[in-house]
Amino acid sequence: MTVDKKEHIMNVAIELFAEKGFEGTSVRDLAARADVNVAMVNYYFGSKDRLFEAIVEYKASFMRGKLDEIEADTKMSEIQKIDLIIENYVAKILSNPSFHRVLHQELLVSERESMHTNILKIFMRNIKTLRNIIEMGVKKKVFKKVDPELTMATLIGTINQTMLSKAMCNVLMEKDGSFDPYTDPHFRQRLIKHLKQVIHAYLVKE
Amino acid sequence: MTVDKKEHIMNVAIELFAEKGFEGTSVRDLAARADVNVAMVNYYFGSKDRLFEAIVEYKASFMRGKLDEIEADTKMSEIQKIDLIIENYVAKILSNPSFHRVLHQELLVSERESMHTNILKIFMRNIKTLRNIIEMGVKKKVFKKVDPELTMATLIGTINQTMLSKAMCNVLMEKDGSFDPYTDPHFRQRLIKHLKQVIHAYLVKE
Amino acid sequence: MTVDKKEHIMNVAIELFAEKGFEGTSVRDLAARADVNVAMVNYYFGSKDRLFEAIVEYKASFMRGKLDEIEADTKMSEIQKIDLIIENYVAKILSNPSFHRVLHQELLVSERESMHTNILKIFMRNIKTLRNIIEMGVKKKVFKKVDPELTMATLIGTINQTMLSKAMCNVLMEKDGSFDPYTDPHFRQRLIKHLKQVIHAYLVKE
Amino acid sequence: MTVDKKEHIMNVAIELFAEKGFEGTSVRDLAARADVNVAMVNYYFGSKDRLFEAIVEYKASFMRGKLDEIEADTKMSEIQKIDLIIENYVAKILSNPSFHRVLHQELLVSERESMHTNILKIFMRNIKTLRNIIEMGVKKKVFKKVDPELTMATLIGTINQTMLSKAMCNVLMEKDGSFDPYTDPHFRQRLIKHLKQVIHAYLVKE
DNA sequence: CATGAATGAGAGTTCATTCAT
DNA sequence: AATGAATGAACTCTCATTCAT
Repeated sequence: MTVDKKEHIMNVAIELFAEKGFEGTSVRDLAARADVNVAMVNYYFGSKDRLFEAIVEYKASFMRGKLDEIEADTKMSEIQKIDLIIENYVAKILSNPSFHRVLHQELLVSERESMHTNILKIFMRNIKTLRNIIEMGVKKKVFKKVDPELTMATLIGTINQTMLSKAMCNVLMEKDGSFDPYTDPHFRQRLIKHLKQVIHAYLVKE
Repeated sequence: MTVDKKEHIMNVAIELFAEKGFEGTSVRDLAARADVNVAMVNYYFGSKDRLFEAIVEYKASFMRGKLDEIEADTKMSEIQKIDLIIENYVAKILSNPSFHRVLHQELLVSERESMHTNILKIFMRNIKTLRNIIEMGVKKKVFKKVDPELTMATLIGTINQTMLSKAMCNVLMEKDGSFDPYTDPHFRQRLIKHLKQVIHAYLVKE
Repeated sequence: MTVDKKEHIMNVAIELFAEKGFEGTSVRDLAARADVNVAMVNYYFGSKDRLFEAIVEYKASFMRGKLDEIEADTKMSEIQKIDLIIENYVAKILSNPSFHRVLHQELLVSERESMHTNILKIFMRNIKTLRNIIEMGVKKKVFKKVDPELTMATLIGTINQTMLSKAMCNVLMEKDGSFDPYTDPHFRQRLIKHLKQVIHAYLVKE
Repeated sequence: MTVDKKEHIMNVAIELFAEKGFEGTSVRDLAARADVNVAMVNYYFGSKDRLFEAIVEYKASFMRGKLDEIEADTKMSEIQKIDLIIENYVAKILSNPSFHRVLHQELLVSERESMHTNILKIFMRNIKTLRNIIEMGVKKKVFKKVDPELTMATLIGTINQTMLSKAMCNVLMEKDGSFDPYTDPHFRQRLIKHLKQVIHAYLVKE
């Protein structure tokens, strides 16, 4: 019951932080929306700051397992791996855009160093894996001699650009406010297709 | 003198907002850092919110003029235009990454509708121009039949991904904290080169 | 204990508002005098404005019950009823002149519409009752054909004139500042006697 | 020109103080409404407080001359004098209800002692004259042995009660908000008639 | 284990006033 | 003589947090 309540608070917090930002969300708002007592946040997490850290750690597993699995797979070609990562990455982010937005929000703010560091650790791990695959492809001469770091920036950046603001996305897609790109399956397929085409064109020899 | 002071406050505000976020920055912090009286912010701008809007409008010209000029030029090919836009866009963002970060921060937060709307207007204008060029290239059959909106997402997203967090960028670049990517000319050239390659590979026929 | 604290704040507020006016009283003054935390006012009442409204409602019962009782009494003559109302009215106002002054202060200020309206409601109810009695007396031909509204203005106005300013009252009574008319029983009797005489002379036939 | 400007500011101040109270009126509001510079108030009057005092002194003459004249007149009977005072008093107050309300507002607030004192001086003078006439009438046995101070309270209080709040007056008169009692000649006649009847009934023998 | 009451700090904003010109 | 810019103090209100129960 207690664990459920903690999780419940964290999930509501993710929603609210994504909506209004960390600073813009008050503990009272959070307690009200989660239907718990105001004191519960400090009771469970010690402070609002540490609630945020708890959220980051709680979700830290992120793509960890899947990425390791893909990297280790010996039967797939490098380009197959990249494609699979694109699919998984898009799926993962679209499955919880709120959390993704919260993470990025924090990356934009240089204060709260400890959180910053924690979030970076997650990204570093993922980046390293992707980098390994690209370099392997380059070594095997199936990939062009590309800029591996900026290739990742392109991959992640493209997704982020569409994911970070629903409003921005709707402007891009020429849809009105009622369209929710995060749950629309056509949009998801379109995004995956575009990413594969871009990466293939840039990465694959001939 | 007066104009200078207003501008001074706006510049300090851009710095602080980029560092600590809009909500995270107090008017008192701002006044202290800008070395002006607390009341000056409200005296000049009416409110903290309207200070933000003033900043957005102050910087709104952004790439406006340049983009219009490029679009209207009849001597350049479409791919030359795209290349020029990449160069200008990278130069512009790198020249004031703080402001760029502030804009993105606000886009992540769905509250404060009026700001949101103002910021989106700026982006929409730029996006429209880029879209026109891509569609013209497709029509002339020098470009492949691509996804124009997501192409823009790739272009802008790649830059953002490197620009939004100095720390993140250093992780990508495998540099330590002392390296400032925003002022390093090699990094700039590298980013421009990468973007051109990606866009060319994806966009140009043959 | 909680109820006591709320009541305590309201009572201190009545004192201070009467002394310095609503606008002239700061929440900090109030908190200091009541020996509570500054935040308590907003915690209990939501805002300074709503504190005032709470006070008005808290005291709204005013003469409500008594007036209804007197009006409904079938054994008393109209003039007896008027006399009783005079006695009660004088007693009530003298028992809490501070509050009475606060109400009048707010009536003088046209801003803060909602308060205005709430206060007027209280007066209207009381006025209606008094009016009914006078009109009944006129109908029964024991009262002259008088101006019922202005009769009320005379009754209430006379009391107010003596009640609203201790200093003014002392000037009227040719007493020095140390004399407190509100607690002096002789003054009370004198006021009641005068009012009865005026009203009788004006109202009663023959 | 300067004197005009000072007077202009005072007149606008009277309006605003009457509308929103002394504390509720900001120097900026006042400057804006009077269409002068913010600094003018302090420039001309030294401070907001001293502006108030200047207003009181500026208007201090009040009924002075007329009252003295009436008192000194040897051809009129005491009751004729009283009637004339009623007429003049009602006329005077109705001619500038804003100022009258401002004075009363200040009497309700015990702070700002010096203003208090100044205002009281004005009233004292008027009260003294009225008192003399009543006592003369009592001495001549044309008046009953009344309570002279409270008689004045009745006279002034009745007028105040109708004058102080337009809203209250409308409730009394059963009119809606659009009715302005201060400029309606019928209301004025009605008030004078009522006051004479009350005072006659109470004061005059037989 | 959980809570409603209570708190001090700090938020944005407005104020009357002053000062350089 | 007159003003627009600028100020420091104080305003109401909200915040994350604590504490007695």
